[in-house]
Amino acid sequence: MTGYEIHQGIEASIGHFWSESYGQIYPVLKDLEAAGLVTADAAASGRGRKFTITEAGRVELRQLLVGLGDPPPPRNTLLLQLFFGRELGPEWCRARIAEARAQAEEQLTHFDALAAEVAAEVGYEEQQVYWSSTIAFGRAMAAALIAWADEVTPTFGVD
Amino acid sequence: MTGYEIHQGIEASIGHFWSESYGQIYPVLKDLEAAGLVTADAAASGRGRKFTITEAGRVELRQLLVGLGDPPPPRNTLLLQLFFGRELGPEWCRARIAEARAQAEEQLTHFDALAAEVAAEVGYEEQQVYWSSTIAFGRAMAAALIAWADEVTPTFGVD
DNA sequence: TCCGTCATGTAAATGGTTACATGATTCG
DNA sequence: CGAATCATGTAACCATTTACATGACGGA
Repeated sequence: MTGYEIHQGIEASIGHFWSESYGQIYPVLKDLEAAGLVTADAAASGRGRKFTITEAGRVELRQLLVGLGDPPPPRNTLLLQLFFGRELGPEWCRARIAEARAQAEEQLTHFDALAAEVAAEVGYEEQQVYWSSTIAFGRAMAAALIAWADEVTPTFGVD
Repeated sequence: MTGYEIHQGIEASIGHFWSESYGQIYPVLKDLEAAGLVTADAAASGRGRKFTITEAGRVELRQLLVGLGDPPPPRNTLLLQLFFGRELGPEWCRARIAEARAQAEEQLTHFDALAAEVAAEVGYEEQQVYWSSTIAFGRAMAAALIAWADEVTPTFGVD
């Protein structure tokens, strides 16, 4: 894939759980090439350079994945707002929760569409279990948010 | 509160959804004081400086909370590992999911304890709705993760 | 021809953590 | 007395985003 395609690919697949910017992708691609972890060929279509992971790269990838440390410290803006909800009032909080709920609803349909796509794909049978469970995770979290919203919304009295 | 107490307080309350390091807290406390958004008094107990938010600070806080933009791009290590699960094998993935599940189980009991604490607290009735729903969110997410883990674990065949 | 997409990159700023240094106080 | 905790701060480092600059190619 080209650097561009990598970016597009991330957005389209695990975009909900991970992200990388071009400012990140291109420099590391250069480093990876220098380290022999990927090789680059001029794309058949002429423009761009297609990168392919090498065996050494695959080994490195495995190590990297296994050794992945703790995720970065949490930064949940919705929860921070809710925690200081008294400053903002119940009305505002209810609206904010409704907004988050609507977003989760959208995600839910998006994940369902993704799941159908993955299930229909041929030639990637070995991957399906992994991708499906990734998508199922997103689905589960979105559904849980919706349920939570419905549960707590009534507890906010009127102003 | 002193800077130290602020840090401890964050850890103990919304620690699961937000975090700040000392390297962040002390410098901004200084800036806030200079801007008149907090005032500082020598603590009664002698050591440390207790900070109190001013009215101007409260106004600023409200604006800040309302204007909070999108959360930082996602970085879910578990999901990244799962996405590349084929590289790591079903055995490894199942173990990783079990680990996450166990952690969620711990969180669940932790949140329950927190909820009981909050409910028992007197003098903060106005806050309870907000804190309770914050805790309920954590509970809901942890529970959803457990349910998800139980759902997907059997789909991973043996090596 | 011109617009949108494909494609590559860089520079600066940012936001934040980590590690370290320092010392007072309390409690066993 | 010594250890743990309370308490404050700084410097270095870091990963990352943002904004920008550039240009080729395909199709309307």
